[in-house]
Amino acid sequence: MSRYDPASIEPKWQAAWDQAETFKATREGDKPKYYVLEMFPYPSGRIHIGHVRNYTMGDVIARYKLATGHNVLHPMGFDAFGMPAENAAMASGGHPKDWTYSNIDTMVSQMKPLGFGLDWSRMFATCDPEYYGQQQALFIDFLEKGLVYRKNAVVNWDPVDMTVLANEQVIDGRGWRSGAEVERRELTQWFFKISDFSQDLLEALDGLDDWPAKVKLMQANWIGRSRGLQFAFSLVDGAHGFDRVEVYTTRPDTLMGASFVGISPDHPLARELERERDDIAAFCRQARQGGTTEEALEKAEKLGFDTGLRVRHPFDTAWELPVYIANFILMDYGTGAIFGCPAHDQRDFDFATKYGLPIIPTFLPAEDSAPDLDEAFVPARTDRVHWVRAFDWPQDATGDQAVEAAIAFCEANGVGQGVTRFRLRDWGLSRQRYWGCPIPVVHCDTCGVVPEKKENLPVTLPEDVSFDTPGNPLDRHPTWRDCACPACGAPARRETDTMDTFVDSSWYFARFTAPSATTPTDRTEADYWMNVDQYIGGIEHAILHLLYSRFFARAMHLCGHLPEKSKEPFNALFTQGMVTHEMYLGSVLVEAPKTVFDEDLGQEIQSIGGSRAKYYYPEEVCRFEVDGKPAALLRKFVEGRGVDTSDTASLRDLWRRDWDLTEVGEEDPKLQVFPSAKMSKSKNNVVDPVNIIATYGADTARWFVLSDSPPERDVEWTAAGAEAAHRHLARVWRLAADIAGSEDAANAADEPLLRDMHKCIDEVTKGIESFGFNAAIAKLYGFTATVQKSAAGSAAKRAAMRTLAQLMSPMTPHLAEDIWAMLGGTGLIANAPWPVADAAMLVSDTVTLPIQVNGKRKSEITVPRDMPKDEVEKLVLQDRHVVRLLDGGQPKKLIVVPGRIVNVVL
RNA sequence: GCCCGCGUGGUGGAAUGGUAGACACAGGGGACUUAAAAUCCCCAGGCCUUGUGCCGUGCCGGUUCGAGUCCGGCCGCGGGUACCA
Repeated sequence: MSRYDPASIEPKWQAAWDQAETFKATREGDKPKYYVLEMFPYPSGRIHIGHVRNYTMGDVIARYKLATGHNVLHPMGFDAFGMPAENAAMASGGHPKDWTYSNIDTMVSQMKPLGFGLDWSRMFATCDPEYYGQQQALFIDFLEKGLVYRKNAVVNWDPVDMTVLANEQVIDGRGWRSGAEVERRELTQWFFKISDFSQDLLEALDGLDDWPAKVKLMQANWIGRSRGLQFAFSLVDGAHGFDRVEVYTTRPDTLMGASFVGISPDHPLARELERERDDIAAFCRQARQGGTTEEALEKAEKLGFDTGLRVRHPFDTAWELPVYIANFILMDYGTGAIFGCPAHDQRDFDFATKYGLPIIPTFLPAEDSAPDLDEAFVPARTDRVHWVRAFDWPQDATGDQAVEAAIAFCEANGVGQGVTRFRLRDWGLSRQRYWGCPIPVVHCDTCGVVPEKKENLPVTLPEDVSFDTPGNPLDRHPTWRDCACPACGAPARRETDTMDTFVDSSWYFARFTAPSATTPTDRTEADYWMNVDQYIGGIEHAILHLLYSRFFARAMHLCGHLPEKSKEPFNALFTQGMVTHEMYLGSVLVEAPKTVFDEDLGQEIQSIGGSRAKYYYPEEVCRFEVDGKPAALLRKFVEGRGVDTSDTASLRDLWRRDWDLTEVGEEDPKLQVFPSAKMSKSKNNVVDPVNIIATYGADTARWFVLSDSPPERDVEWTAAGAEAAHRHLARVWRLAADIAGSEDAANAADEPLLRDMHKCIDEVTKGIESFGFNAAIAKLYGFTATVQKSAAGSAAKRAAMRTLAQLMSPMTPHLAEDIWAMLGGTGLIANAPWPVADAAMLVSDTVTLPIQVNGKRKSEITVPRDMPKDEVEKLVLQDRHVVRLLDGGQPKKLIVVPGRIVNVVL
């Protein structure tokens, strides 16, 4: 008999699907549609096992939906603009375009053998001019709708390379290449007016029932609606052209605890003082050092500079507060100015302590408590506290009540007004980089900023560029910048900024519905296929990508490119975990140990020499266990000593010995094993699916990445686990082959097998529908064992096996097709209707109830399924364990949950 | 710093508030075999006094007849933090 041979069956069935165009998305018939999408990959060079897991999840859904009678759209593309292509060009001299397209070719050729049910005819890359040209058309539409504008914003500026740095290129406040201290510098940049939609983007989260609650919460916090008071402090000596400082606060109830006013170094008043005074200019310069990230700003030491200016407290004109310039106040938030209440804000407390400012509590934990002088008292705003400096609210009000009362009081007394603000800032889309979508506008001396005419799109990137000098090659390109003004025809200059790559990924899902349309979308196609019914991707995109996409969908709707229903483009969202792998760390001797004379000790000592860390590939390692803990030895070391790499006793023996390194270049044979490490090229623990497919086949890889962990969590790739998955698939194939050739008569074992089959259908179907892939696979393991052990007749076994193949087909489609064909299934299993569990086969006549005593399981009882409660109670009280524990007494309470459990309370 | 998650045997994990540890890996034992591979079967959270005994889901407390699951507070790890994608 032949054996399970994925190398021959997998290409065979892939060819069959291709020929039948099984996965080509069509709008035929009156079938319901289903659009499943996984976040498209960046073409980094090779696919990794994490991609395999991600796309397998989508494929399980896509194939299941196809089997349940849907027209399925399951496309794939590439998020192809971005910095790595430019970095590669800088490092090895090629062109970003060549690097990118060559990577895409490689990755497609690596993905096809995995047998994903994708409609490859719809594939595109965001760097295709056909795609980014339509993106430019969208930009122009948004511009006309007032959704795009220009303003100044800060960037990371490398003063040595004279270039803008991405946040990840700023390491410890310095440029990654130059090592120079990074400065924050203002540039005029393009912005999308996402803030117009703050309220809508926040409120619409409520309707996203099939999104993870954590993602909605993260987005809600990011949008950050707050209710507060905006008011002005008047300057004691109105000077420098300013007579007031406008502030926004979410805690107006603590106004009587104010002890200073802080302004951003970029506040207009600070700017003015900077021009007048050298000391302030020096402080502002220092405050602008470092990167632009919120993390860098928050973690930086809080510094302030007393301007000498004073403002009056709005309720007491004799009460004067100092005005500080502070490095932690951002011009982008609120008004760029705050008042500090050190008693109730830890940051203000630290600031006040540092600069000797008063700490005035406005409320205390309780009536008799003393103010805490060690830290700020910051209770939840829903907690009742005891007010000592209230304006006009009860002494025991909560923070929330006090804030509302304070706003009302201030408004009534002419001190500012209540306002609702959002934390969400407009989306800065300008990038001073080459490998991105050119912003399609022209700068004309007479007409100003003019959008390019749509008939001139796409504005394509010039190909003759070089990356030997830092900065944007578009900016120094000799001819590309020069063009005619679309309005007046006079000589003008192209915009040299390109778009943030988040723009590219904010509408690709819509483009997949009509990837060749000569407008951004084709409304017939978009109206049919949108929305994405199931979107799958990493939790790292919970905020930015998903929020930007939600904004784009709204903006595209306003411009007529998407229907009303697509304002929320993703009906359901699933966030999957990573694939991890053990990491093996050893060391190489770089300096030989030697005997040296130690002056302090007055004797000769042995120096250990110097060594550097080295990470090893799994193939370079012999992995075993010592006392239940993972251990590893260098494979070449083991083999060099003639030890069998599968002989664990000898490996442990080698492991227990000490191996001194003596010669430079020698490697320590003993390696440290770190489990569950994030895969990283530099740590040499990346698992390449190409090797896995060559060894075990695609179905094994697909099965294993789904089997071992719930999909939202990380899964550890282990060679042993993959091996075991492969053994199981081979077992299933053999079992099918056995059953195909058997001729046993029907018998009494048929019914229990068929009952188990229906139970399996029910459980696996529920598992797939709820993303419980690992649990579904556990059931499939169990059912395989059941079929194997069953004494049922051949007809029942064939039915069970065909069903097993169908239930496995979303995960292991090639194996399933092979078994289907072996057992006489009609057509392709991919097109066969999904099996339906017979409800009558799922119920049994009796039920076993666990008996708890005081909540702990002590016994059990098997009773007819529909036995009345009081009869169950009688039986429970006769149970010998219950009798023993009752010890002649009466239970306080007897809880019977029909069909589930009994609890006796003593 | 701030926001959001996660934490269960040696390991990955299972468990609508209802028998904690399904299924699998690693480990141990056995069958088959001249032998090996392959295959198949069995054992397996910890502890002890071996009783269907006690303890046990990161730590501390709470709600409940009953908590891995809900609530509060800690600890550890991970994601995001607006120019990585």
